Amino acid sequence: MSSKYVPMFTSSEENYLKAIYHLEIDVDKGVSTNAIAEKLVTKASSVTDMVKKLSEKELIIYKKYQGVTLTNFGKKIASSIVRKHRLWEVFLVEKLNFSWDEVHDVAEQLEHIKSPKLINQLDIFLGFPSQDPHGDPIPDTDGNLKVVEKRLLSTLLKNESGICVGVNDSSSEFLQFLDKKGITLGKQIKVLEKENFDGSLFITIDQKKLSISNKIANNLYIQKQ
Amino acid sequence: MSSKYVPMFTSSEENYLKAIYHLEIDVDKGVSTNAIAEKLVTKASSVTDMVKKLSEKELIIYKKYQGVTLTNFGKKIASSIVRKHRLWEVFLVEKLNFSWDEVHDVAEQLEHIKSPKLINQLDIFLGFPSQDPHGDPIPDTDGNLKVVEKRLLSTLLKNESGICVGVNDSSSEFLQFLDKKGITLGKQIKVLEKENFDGSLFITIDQKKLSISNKIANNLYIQKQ
DNA sequence: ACATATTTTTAGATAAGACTAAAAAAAATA
DNA sequence: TATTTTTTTTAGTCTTATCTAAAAATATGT
Repeated sequence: MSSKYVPMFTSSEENYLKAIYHLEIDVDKGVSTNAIAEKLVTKASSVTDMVKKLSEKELIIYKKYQGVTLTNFGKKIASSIVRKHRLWEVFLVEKLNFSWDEVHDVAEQLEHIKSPKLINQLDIFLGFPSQDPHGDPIPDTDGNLKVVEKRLLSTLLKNESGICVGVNDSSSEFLQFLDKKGITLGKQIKVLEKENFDGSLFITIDQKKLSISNKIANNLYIQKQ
Repeated sequence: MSSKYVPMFTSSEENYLKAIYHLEIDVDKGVSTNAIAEKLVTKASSVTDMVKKLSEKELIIYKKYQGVTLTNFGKKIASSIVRKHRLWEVFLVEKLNFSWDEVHDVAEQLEHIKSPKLINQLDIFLGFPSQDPHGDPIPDTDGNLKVVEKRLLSTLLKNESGICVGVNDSSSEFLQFLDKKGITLGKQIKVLEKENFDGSLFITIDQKKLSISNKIANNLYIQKQ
């Protein structure tokens, strides 16, 4: 029986790593203290404290006033949290009949459960899904993402069409709005008209015609055909 | 939409309540500080601190030097934790292929996830089980247990027989020992001989004859036929 | 009943993670 | 470049849940 050393982190540390992981995608420079504070709804001073701790554990690179970046080690831990979060979301929707706007808070708790076997078996049980209910990619055990060719609905031109494959905003308000309009992942969407004035669209979905504001179009991902 | 106030407790508070819940079954008097400390592998002084806190929240009755008892409110919270623990154990065994000796530590974490919908849906998904993988009863939403007529194997007399329905000791050592001997829940056991000297038994299980020490017989529950 | 042993509580300390207020550094602007 | 604004860090405080060591209460044994 091989007993291998697995470093353990607190839920708080894991939440910081995850926040930095998500913020790093957008910026090429270091992630700022304020950005982390905003994402985690906490104070900048708290972030400075934690960031020192994570730096000592070699999870991030931190230099005063310079922001932070994840080390490879930090990336590994962060992506494993994201992996767990998204696998649990799939479980909640596919097996426990949650709707896609209800899963986030519960997954936020479940992602911190420590058990490698649990997450492996869950992955098997769910049939190795590659995307969560919002169309976001599920990192594999090495932290790699299966990149899907997708673009915002707002970038489509008149008469172009594609399949709805993801959302940019996962708030329950937005998701419930989409439900109300009958917009779900996998549906075909065609742009009939594009209004230059306000960026609003006139689209077809399920043989129905629908008017869509620019804000909505900026938060829906489409796979072009 | 009805928004009802649900009191929230820390994992630590929940663990204390659960420990007291389990200890109360054995004794009719108040549960002692030391007993709680031993169960939770902590110090008596820590228990005194927490016990004061739980008492202020009206989860337990506590008088200095007198031990504690759960209030109805405390019982409700404690049994809901036990319910969650045991439902998760069923999930792990039935759906994720865990063996009965692997589930405890993971369920110990999962029991603290806060989401009424989660546990309701899990219950439905599992088909409303009434027992966990060790034969322990799963409290219903009101905290009631389905009492099963059962007795220790050690209380059976020569030539009596019954079905194995539970274990008194859920340690992985004991459970693995049972696996090795082919003793699992649902199996029929007949006492062929009973040794007065050391309380050991000679039994039949699966048409095989087996010698069983008193310690084992004291930790196996049988439903008499 | 009294001395001893055990249990329980108190008092004070520590660590994690958060906060506020103020100081210091960096960035933006005139 | 000098000044102002913004961001970040520091210093000190708070809460929760632990701990150790010592004091107090209860239980036990002769």
